[in-house]
Amino acid sequence: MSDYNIKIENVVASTKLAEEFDLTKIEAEFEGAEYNKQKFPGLVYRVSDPKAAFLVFTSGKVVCTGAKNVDDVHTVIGNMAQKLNDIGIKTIENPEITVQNIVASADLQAVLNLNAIAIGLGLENIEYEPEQFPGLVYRIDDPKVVVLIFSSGKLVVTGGKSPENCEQGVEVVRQQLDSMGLL
Amino acid sequence: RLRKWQRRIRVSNATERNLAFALSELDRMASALGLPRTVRETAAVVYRKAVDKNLIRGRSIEGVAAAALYAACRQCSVPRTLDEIGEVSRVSRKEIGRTYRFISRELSLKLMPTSPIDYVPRFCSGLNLKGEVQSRGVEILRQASEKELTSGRGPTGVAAAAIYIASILCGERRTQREVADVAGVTEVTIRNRYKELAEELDIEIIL
DNA sequence: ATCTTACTTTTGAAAGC
DNA sequence: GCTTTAAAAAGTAAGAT
Repeated sequence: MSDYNIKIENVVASTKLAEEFDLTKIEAEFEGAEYNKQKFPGLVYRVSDPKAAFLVFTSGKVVCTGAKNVDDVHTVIGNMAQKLNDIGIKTIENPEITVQNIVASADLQAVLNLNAIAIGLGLENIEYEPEQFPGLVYRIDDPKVVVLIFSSGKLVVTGGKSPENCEQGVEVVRQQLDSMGLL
Repeated sequence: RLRKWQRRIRVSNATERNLAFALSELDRMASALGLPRTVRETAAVVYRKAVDKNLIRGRSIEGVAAAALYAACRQCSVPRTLDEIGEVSRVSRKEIGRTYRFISRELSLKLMPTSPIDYVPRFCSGLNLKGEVQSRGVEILRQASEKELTSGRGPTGVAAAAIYIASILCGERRTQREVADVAGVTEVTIRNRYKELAEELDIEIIL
């Protein structure tokens, strides 16, 4: 009843696993690792345990993206630390992991009139350029998230730091559309 | 004091020179796109407002001019796509779009998304179609809008499909290729849109 | 004509140009 | 601002079959 099929699609997190990394060595030891300093300063490494992708930097900082939930983020980062240890690289014991962004999808189960919604929410509060992209962009301050609204009633919520933020974002949109009789 | 005065003159000269350049750019682009004087004047007004609000800082004069022209076309209901503006500008479509969003927000232009209906006159004349076909096309678009067949779809694609159908219904058939070319969309898009319109609006296409 | 692949938009961190 | 990662939404596009 309170759902709307909210589904987390991607979680981005950052952490620091060491004071510094020798990316050339990691590239040589980890099969599949890509490192082109002139192209991008970070080393790219993909894992399929729980599926995720890492960006590893010489500073020891790491970005983890592609995970389907917050728990997986901790799992894959833990696995990553273990793999580094196996290669003889020491890592920080209990790294502080920060979730930076969560992308979620949802479905309001209703066909929407985006022009009406644009006027209802206020042209100064939204961006809707069907010539460029089919979704209406709505930025919310309360949970600080951005919601992409489609005529099919499907939504994409991004920018949230927690699953709660995403749910709140969906609720705010549902409530506002409902109050304007556009749902 | 004399220094200060000279500085003012220099700034004034630079400002005037930049404004003159911007206005000549607007004229050049507008001519290339065959836009009427009223649109050029509207664009000039938008550009001057942007200058007055110091919105040019960190942006190129050409970019702001192109964005002002894009905005003016929409305000005057004779829209040009970002690609079309981009074709006559040195600035990329992406940069023009980015600048447009910025000045649109800062100047509170509050423009509604482009309506497919505003493209009908231009596309029809480009296809040498009479006013009867235009009216038919506009009517189809009105019904399409009521049945929620335009939300999220590209305005040029929907307009092209409506004109394609109208041309057939009026016995002045234009091929999908011809319509696609003047509208700047692919035949596949026209096909997808017209199938949806014909089905949802119960229009029989025989041929 | 239809399929596949790919790009449009949004978000966030990382180090450097 | 750009570069790189991942992911969804729906429309449009391009090249292949």
